[in-house]
Amino acid sequence: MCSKTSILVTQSEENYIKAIYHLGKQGVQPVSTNAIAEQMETKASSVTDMVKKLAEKNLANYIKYQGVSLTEIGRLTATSVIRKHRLWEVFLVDKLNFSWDEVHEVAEQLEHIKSEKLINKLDEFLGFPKTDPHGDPIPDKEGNFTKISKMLLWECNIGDEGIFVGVEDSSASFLQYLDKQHISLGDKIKVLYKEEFDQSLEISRSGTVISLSHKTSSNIYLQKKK
Amino acid sequence: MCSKTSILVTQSEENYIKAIYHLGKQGVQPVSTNAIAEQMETKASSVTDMVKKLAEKNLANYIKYQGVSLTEIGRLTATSVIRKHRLWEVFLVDKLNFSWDEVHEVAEQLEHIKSEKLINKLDEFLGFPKTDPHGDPIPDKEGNFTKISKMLLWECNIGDEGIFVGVEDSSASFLQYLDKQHISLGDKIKVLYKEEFDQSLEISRSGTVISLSHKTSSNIYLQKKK
DNA sequence: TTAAATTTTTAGACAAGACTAAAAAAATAT
DNA sequence: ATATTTTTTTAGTCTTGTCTAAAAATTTAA
Repeated sequence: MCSKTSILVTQSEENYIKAIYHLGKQGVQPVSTNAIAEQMETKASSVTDMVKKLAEKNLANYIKYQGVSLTEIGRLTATSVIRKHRLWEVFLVDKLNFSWDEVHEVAEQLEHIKSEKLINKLDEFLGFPKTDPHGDPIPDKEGNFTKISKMLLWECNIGDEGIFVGVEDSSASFLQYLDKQHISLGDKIKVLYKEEFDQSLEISRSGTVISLSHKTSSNIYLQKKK
Repeated sequence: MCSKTSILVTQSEENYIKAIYHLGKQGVQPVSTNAIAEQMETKASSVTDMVKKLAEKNLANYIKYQGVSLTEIGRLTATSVIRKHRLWEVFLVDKLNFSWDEVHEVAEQLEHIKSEKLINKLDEFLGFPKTDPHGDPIPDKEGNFTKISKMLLWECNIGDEGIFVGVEDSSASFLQYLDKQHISLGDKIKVLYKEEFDQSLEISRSGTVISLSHKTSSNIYLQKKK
């Protein structure tokens, strides 16, 4: 049970909390100052400063020289921001016809808008989506994700069939490459052949057969048919 | 003709620019430091500081002791923020079913989101609305308003008929009062009688006759039928 | 198990934006 | 025309979030 009086968390604090969350397995594992600095493209000394403030505010656990993890409140803050980010992404793609490679930047701004009511009404307006446009799960108000079982296309066996449900790398360039190859979320994909030489993968996707590099196939998630 | 390379304008700067715009007839008339301070609930010294920065960035004209007005770029910045604010308000009311008295706060945050594409797509998604939920006009990308001819209900003559198209005071309490009286934007209103004693107004609205105080009738805009 | 390299923290500085208190300018009143 | 009041600006301080450079702690290597 946690107090409903949510503390004022600044945008900058939210961004640090997000980084800690993503780097340390939902913020449970302690992460290093340097790792955060790299991820956020800032200096280690800035991280130390901020991390102290987060600890002061009871959002993070911090022991000098031993890294940072999130408290329960910190974790809830993180999932709340992630929830907002992903719901806005759905809005941008589904309602405003953005393409999936151009939503991230805008969602980075929208995720900091403070209004419980807004995000819950948005959720409803979007039909309570379970995943964002890249297949990443959207947590509910309590921070719970509905975990779907997916596996990397690269790790599937020959003959395996499944639905393309997510990407590991959601950089604009990779997403644009997938667009160019006419590979979209929801496509049915079958693994035909693994080339030992260069670890490329031959797959079929809606009838046509194409070859994917190792790099590509290890950035695509499939939900295997059972 | 103005350069397309929009300078980085901070949220705080945008808020000052908005205030100057609203206080000084579209920012053309110079406004005093104190007026801005009062409107923004801040101190005059803070205003002086900021106003210097705006002048430095070519967003405002500022002469010591003589007030501030906006430059062409400043005015365009203002209308851009107003455009965003009002479009987001339409979104909140039309799409997310917010009521018209609870959108302002959230729109105050959303108006600072930086993305030309976002706001133009939102405009399209909303069907290019011409007014916000309070009847205030939404400027186009170039900062042009389509002016509608409206007049205060209080200033109408007995027998006049018109459509309720806007409010002067858009405080939550006034809007909630209108809701309670079942007076909504778009209603057809007819002036029946002006009480000299207390300057109250008797009107008919969709058949029923009600009495409005002077304060109320001087906060309601009508578009008269011709 | 010391020495070297790396990581992390501290100390001090800076910019943005706000504040208080005091000085300067302008407006108002006698 | 001068005194008083009001407005505006300046000067100095504070907080947030960042940085650089140096010190301290930890890890890695010899």
